[in-house]
Amino acid sequence: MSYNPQPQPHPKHPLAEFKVGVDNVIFSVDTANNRLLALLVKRLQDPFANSWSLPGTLVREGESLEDAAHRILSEKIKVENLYLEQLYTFGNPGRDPREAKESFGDRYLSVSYFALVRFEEAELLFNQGGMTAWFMLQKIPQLAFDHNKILNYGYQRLRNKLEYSPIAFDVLPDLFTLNEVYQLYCTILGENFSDYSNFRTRLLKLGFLSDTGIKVSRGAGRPASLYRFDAEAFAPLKNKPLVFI
Amino acid sequence: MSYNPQPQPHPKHPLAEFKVGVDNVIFSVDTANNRLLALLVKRLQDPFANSWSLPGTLVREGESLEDAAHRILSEKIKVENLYLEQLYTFGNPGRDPREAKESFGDRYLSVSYFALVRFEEAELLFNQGGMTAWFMLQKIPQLAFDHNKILNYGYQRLRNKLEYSPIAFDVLPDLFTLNEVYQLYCTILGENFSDYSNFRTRLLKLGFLSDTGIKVSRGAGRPASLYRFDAEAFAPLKNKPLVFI
DNA sequence: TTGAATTTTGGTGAAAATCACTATAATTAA
DNA sequence: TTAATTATAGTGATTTTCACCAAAATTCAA
Repeated sequence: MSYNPQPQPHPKHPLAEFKVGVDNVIFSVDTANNRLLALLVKRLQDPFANSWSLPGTLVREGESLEDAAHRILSEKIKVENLYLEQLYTFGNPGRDPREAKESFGDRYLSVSYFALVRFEEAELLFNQGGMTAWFMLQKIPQLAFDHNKILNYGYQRLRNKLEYSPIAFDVLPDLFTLNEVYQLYCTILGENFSDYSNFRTRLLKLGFLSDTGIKVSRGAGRPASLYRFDAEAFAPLKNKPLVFI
Repeated sequence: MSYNPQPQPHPKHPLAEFKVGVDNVIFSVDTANNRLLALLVKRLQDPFANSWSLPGTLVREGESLEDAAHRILSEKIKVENLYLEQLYTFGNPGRDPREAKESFGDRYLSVSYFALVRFEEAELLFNQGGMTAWFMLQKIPQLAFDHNKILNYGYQRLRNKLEYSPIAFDVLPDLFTLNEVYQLYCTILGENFSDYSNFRTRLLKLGFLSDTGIKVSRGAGRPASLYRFDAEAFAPLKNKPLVFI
């Protein structure tokens, strides 16, 4: 046990003042076309006017970070089913050109959130000014600020989460076929990540998908069973290490 | 593609102003006594004067978040070998009582970092005022702010990291016996997490530990081989999913 | 209408991994 | 010199993984 100074302002080292923004990395899977998409907005104002960027907002008085993340999401798209979690905080000095320009010299901090939304219901909202669009992950342009870095970080998180947690079932419909789950995994993780037959058996052995017995025909071939995610059966597995693929 | 508003101040919803702090969850393993420890400091000033808390600091002008984390670490202890990564950002309104008291109404945001340091070399530094001490994880007192929550979050991350990444070798000496690795894992993950013999074979099969051939006697019993972590052999495995236990 | 194509479902079996347990070697302790 | 201790190297039953196969139930197309 030793005596230490309490953190406090040092005359030679003034504290930084911050504006805090929330930037969302919003993913969605267009299952019809097997495309993994990210939502981007076109900036109207400087800095980086006319550049595409992650949808973001500055945090308001009395607003929690997660509320701000939800707000920016609901301003851009209409969604009911989604997964959202905090991603990472980027706060290096100089990451926002406004820091140099503005007289008061505030730093701009970005707390990023990562979201996965159900594509079929994610209707892009029309608003005054600015554009919102889905971009294929292979065709992301140069983005404003350090947003390419943030997006890549989010993509990594997406793949990890998909392999170790049941986020897929947050954006699948209530009733789904096993092939729909498989297509979702393929689209996000890349084509040849696993054999379909083995994927099925591994997934079913986890024990939280229940067969409704209802059969549906999706085009040609034998009709598939509709399954549902059984939250009760999953609950006891929540804190155990699970591999979903 | 639709038209959306750019994020900007709304007259009815003024932006929050922030002070940004960095709080460190610093773990260490006292291998001699098989104890998992967390570093805490005693606060001198309000709020929460005389409460124990995570070592933290407010971010200075021109200082990156990670630099601030390193600074607070090096003010409390003298370490050369450590693992450090960002943990989570806590920014709910009302998490710091100063928000209510101070006239300018700044929010207090905490970007937390998680560190694991080598216990043998982690000398507690003596400074003017304030106390620094290692606490066993089972004996953490009520902490200032939301620091108990942050610490628990850090403990979870510690166990996950230990199982999926080689952070153990960041805090082990350059040369170590397999038993020393095993004791480290036992202390952090709990006694009966695995059989020693099977732990050895699994760990060696990963292929990044090289036997130096040097034998050492640690008390009674047959002398053990000293191993070293082979960074080159590990490099190609860096981005692959690995299980270390 | 009828066979081909397609898709689901439920396998099989070889290879690999897991895991409780055993045996032997090399040292210290007494 | 013997016992205790620890490191190391297995062994073998069980489970998991994984490439592959086959039947069932449908659509598609001639």
